[in-house]
Amino acid sequence: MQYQPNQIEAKWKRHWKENKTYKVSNSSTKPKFYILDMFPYPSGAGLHVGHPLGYIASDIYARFKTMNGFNVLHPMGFDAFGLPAEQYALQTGVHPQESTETNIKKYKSQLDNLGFNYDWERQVTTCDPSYYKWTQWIFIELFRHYYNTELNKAKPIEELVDSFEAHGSEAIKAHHSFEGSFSAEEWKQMSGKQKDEVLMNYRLAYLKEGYVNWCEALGTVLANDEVKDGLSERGGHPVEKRSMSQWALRITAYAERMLEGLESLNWSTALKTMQRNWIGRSYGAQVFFDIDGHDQKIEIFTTRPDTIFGATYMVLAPEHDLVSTLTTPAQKEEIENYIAYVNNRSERERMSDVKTVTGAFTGAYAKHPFSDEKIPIWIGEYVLKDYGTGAIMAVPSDDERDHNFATKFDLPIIPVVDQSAFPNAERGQKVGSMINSDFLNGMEVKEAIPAICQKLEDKGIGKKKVNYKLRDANFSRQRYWGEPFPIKYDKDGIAIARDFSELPLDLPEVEDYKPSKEGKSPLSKVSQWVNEGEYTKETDTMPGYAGSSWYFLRYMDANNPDEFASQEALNYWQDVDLYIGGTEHAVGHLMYSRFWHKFLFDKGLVPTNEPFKKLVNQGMIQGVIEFIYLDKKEHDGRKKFICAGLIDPEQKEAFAKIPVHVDFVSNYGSSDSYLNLEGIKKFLDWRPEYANAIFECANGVLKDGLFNSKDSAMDSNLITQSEVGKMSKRYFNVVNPDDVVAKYGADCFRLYEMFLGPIEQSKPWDTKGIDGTSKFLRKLWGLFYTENEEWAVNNESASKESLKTLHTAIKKVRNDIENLSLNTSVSAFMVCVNELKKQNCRNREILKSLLQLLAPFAPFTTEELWEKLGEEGSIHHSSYPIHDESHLIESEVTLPLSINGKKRGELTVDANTSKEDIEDMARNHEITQKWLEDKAIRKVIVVPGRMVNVVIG
RNA sequence: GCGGGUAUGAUGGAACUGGUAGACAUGCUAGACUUAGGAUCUAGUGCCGCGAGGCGUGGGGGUUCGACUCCCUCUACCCGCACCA
Repeated sequence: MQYQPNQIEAKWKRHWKENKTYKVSNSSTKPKFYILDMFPYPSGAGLHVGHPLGYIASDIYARFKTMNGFNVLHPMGFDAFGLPAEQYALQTGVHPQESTETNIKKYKSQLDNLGFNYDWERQVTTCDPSYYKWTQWIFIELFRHYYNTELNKAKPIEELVDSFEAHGSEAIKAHHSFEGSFSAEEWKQMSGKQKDEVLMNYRLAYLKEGYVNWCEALGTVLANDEVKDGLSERGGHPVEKRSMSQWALRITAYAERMLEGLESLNWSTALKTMQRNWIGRSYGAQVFFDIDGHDQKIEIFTTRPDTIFGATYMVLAPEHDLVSTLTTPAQKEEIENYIAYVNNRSERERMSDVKTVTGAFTGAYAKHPFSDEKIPIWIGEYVLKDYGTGAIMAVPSDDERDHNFATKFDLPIIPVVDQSAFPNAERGQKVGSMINSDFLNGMEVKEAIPAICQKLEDKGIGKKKVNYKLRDANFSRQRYWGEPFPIKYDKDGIAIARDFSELPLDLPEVEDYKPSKEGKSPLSKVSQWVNEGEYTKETDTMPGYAGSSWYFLRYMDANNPDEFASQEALNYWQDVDLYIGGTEHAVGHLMYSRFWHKFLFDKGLVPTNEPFKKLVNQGMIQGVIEFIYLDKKEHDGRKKFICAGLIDPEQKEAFAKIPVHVDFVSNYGSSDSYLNLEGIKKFLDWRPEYANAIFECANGVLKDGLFNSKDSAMDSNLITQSEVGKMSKRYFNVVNPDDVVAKYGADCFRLYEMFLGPIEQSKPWDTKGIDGTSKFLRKLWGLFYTENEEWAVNNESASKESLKTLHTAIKKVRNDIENLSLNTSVSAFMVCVNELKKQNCRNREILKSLLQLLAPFAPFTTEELWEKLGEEGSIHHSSYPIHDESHLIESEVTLPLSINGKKRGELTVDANTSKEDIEDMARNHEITQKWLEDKAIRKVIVVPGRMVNVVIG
């Protein structure tokens, strides 16, 4: 019988589905293991060969764990709300629901094609009302809670209200954004609307008016992590700051716990560092400065309170609330002009141009808290509204930016830290001793910081403070394709959470998907939906990360209509033991999920404090982009392409790089890739706008379909420029796994992706090596069938040699899978099969174990041969082989014989020869004698079973 | 600028707690079988050298009997953050 992967795969795909081979039960006496892949967004382009890398690894691991006696949860689902489907709807009018369903179907078929062991009965789809019902439910719970900083957990908002009624704002310690304070009496006097506004400053999900990232092109606001370099992460559109009223989540309440929690997690240091940076904790002091002629104070945060005597001016962010109050009539025009200038600059401009120092003087003065001197208050772009308090005390002597600002605007500089003892220290480094600083004089910086903090507290003008860079997460999107907020407003505009019985609040149908004017979502146009008697509905929708922040919990009990997941399911599955995915979610999804999880933990709804115990970052599989050079100048009104080999590197500016579909390119992916005549023809059929172009290469010119060759060359060989980059539709370099599977089979594809290298590493896709794994599978088949395609397995007892080969492989593969070193296990399989072949081993006992060992990697082929062996049931429900050390023991060992650490020969000895005997043998060995000449043996080092080193000299 | 990571043949990569550098695979060379081969099999393949031998894991230095592995230092590339007070 011949090896025909396509037939085998079709057969077992059907069989597994019909027999529910991969169904997972929640009631089992086995230990649990939860392995998770990152939630894919089902894009219209489908999967490319890069996506399954992590899925294959997790599938292998999941199957391995199953065969080792675990009850394994390895689910899959879809992060189905999101912008691309809505953008597509805008262009084509196709309902996002419809295009999303089509895409999901395609994804599922592509995934099944690769033989993954998902239990599809547990599929989670975020846009399904039976799922987003619970997303809305969690939102309501967040809305109904505040964060108690004494108990360090979320508590019901009613407890806060009770405390306000009894004691006013001061009794309860809570994480909030409320400015000021009130007594119990004052609270009772407040109107419903006023109370609502106060409570918004405490709720974990709350409405706030503030500066947000507005993206005009997408017609929506974006969260900080959705903005990269001042452009939207999706689509690369410009983003500007705009003040709007938006829902936000108080993730900052959890900043410290999120930081602490990282310690216990088995994640890569890179990922942890990214989260730490994003949270951005810094220690310093909060100080209040009085303003000359005003009642208000300016609150600042500084990490260098010790340098306060060097503070010669203050700077507020241009958006700071006090700016309009402080500005004197004389400076009004200047300040207004400056603010207009800042508003005109896009976020991107601000970020790319950080060296230009700009600012304006408000005309107002603050009082220095120690010297009582008047110091001017400026505004400047370099002070950010979002960081700290949006205001600083400027110490030009000890801060590079303040120094630049002071130099430019001619402001005084007072040196306060003497760094002469540290000649290599830079400005601002925390070394040196204090000068010009009153009672701090003579202290080292490290002593001065606690000393000044104490003084600030004594004077009642400041205190030690921890500051976080982390901002509350923006949670509103002015888009259609997302979860509707379960919120309605009464006639006073008070936000009211819906009763749980009203969930899910379904998305209504809309006429079109365009956002309405004034930055409102398309939902605002459906008035019969928006208006609900005396109430109106919230018309924004939730962002993409809403649904993905808790999906891993739903998998535990995916079809539960009464709870987001039952307590039994949650207590059984606990948390994710292994999460595999890319780093792109480092600060987005992984932060929000941890935050939601901790909130649910506070509520006693989940048994664990962290959702993902261990996380492995898979590398990306990149594509090779093939470009051809187009001369920017036309030649007699015709466009001209030039061979990459003919271009002088210094002249590259004169040419445009046009991406070519990689299917047209010969030697695709290598350094000598080129377009032959046929390739150029295909290119012209594909891009008819270049029909009359000229193609010039080293051995001839193609013009009007005719090739005028030099040196009687037969082909054009227009060399293309190959670059490693994203695999993407726009570069025409996407490789669909279905095509590879059709040609080589899924098992071969799985083995090849694993064989490519360590899972964490990125590498360009290259089909060239796939023959290696294809040959391997055929060799494996060849152990079971003769060349004449006859069954060749016998029942004789296994040879010692074959047992050793097998058990060596078992030992290595087991260890490799545990460490996710899947590339080396593939090579171990190759070694094993090569050796068994040499031994002409056709022994049932050996081959059966080999199949079980390989089953997680090549589920189809092994299942087929398992059946052929006449075994009962699925190989995937059998037990994983365990190695027997006794088969690995050798009677003789060959040790390398080194002279001065360099291998010069070998020494074959009986396995239980004593150290002393080996040393004697080494001393008298002919190789030692040869190298000895007239020198003496100084020492002989014998590492039993390893090596012998003779030191001479 | 700050933080993290990587560097090994022509290529992807291997080497456990320091102990035979280059496993496995691709590519290449030669041969066998074949009408043919982009099938299969065999042998070879780090570099220099006829050889003995020398050199060799980004560069330089160190520790050690012995270093891809540990320490110091420099370089290049990749990723993340970035006026963070």
